[in-house]
Amino acid sequence: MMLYKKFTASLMEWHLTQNNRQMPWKGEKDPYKIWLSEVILQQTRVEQGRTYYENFTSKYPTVAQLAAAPDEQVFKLWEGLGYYNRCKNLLFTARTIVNQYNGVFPDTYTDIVALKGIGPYTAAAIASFAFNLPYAVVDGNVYRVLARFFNIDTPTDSTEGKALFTELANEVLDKKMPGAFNQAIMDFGATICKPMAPACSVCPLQTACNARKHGRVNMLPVKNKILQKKTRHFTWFILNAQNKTLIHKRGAGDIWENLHEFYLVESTEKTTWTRAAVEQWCRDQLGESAPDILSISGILSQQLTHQTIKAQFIEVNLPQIPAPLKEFNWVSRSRMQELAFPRLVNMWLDPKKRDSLLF
DNA sequence: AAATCGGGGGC
DNA sequence: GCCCCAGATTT
Repeated sequence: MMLYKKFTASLMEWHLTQNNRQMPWKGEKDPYKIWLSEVILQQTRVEQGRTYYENFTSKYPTVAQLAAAPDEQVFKLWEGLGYYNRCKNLLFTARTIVNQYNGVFPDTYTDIVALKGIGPYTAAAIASFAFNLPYAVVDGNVYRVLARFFNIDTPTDSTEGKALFTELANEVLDKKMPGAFNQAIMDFGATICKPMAPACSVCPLQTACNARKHGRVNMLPVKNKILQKKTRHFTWFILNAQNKTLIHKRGAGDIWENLHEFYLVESTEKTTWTRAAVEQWCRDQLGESAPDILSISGILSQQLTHQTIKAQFIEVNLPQIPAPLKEFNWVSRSRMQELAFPRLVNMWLDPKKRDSLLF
């Protein structure tokens, strides 16, 4: 169909003559580094991911070096980026490539997409950028650009929408230059056909754009998911004894898997911690009658995508490690520096930020 | 098909 | 506050 060719030709023309977006991984041909950049950028803004990419490629220049790194060290480098399963899968796949592929990144779409943490988007990106294979990327930019140019109101987060947009993206893909095309459509979505306030007046596709023709640019793309939000109340007890602090590694099935935290008491209701209440908690839970309560913080709030965390930190010095907590991990402050924590915990750990939170 | 997984930036 | 971001995985 003529409209497809027009779209592709105009987009590639824009890419070759006007696209001046710069990113550290642009033009990279090493599949390992492309993979790193793509995983870092999943659901993450380019500006947020940039320094993480630089840190990872400089600390682990090869997949073998990443595969050989201790888990904890890699999580520390990922700290603050969010969606920590990405980090877990990154390590798993690095080791898969070393152990099953002899350290050589697989070079077919089928093999690439089979790796953990690599879905259709990331596989298409690696296949096209590293190996020039004809697979179209379908990310948030692509949904938006295609939905607008072709005036499609099928929800992008439906099964039907995913199939439809994937098929369309592969229709308009420049099969001779799939890598360049994929780069072009994402850069175009990020700089011209933006989510808010798209630059239609300078858009090279404006006259052919069907959403613009129908005045529907800011109604597209359509999403139909409604996300449920909930509020959780966390009280973290920083328990110190014998120059060590109790640290707990968070497990699966909840936020911040594999990150560390202090002794957590969670409740669905807001609880007011007075000094008397803390003393009683120490007696009841720890069998400790003489706790030295150093501080009770104010309430910190963090907005996640589908939950609000209200957090309070209570720091207590104990004369000895309480018997009920013998099996927990007690670490020195210097050892704590090597562990990855949620942002909320790091906020409290930073003395400069902490001061403003105290009563 | 729906629910979950973080954190930051723009409005 | 709400929406979106170079999505993937699990149930």
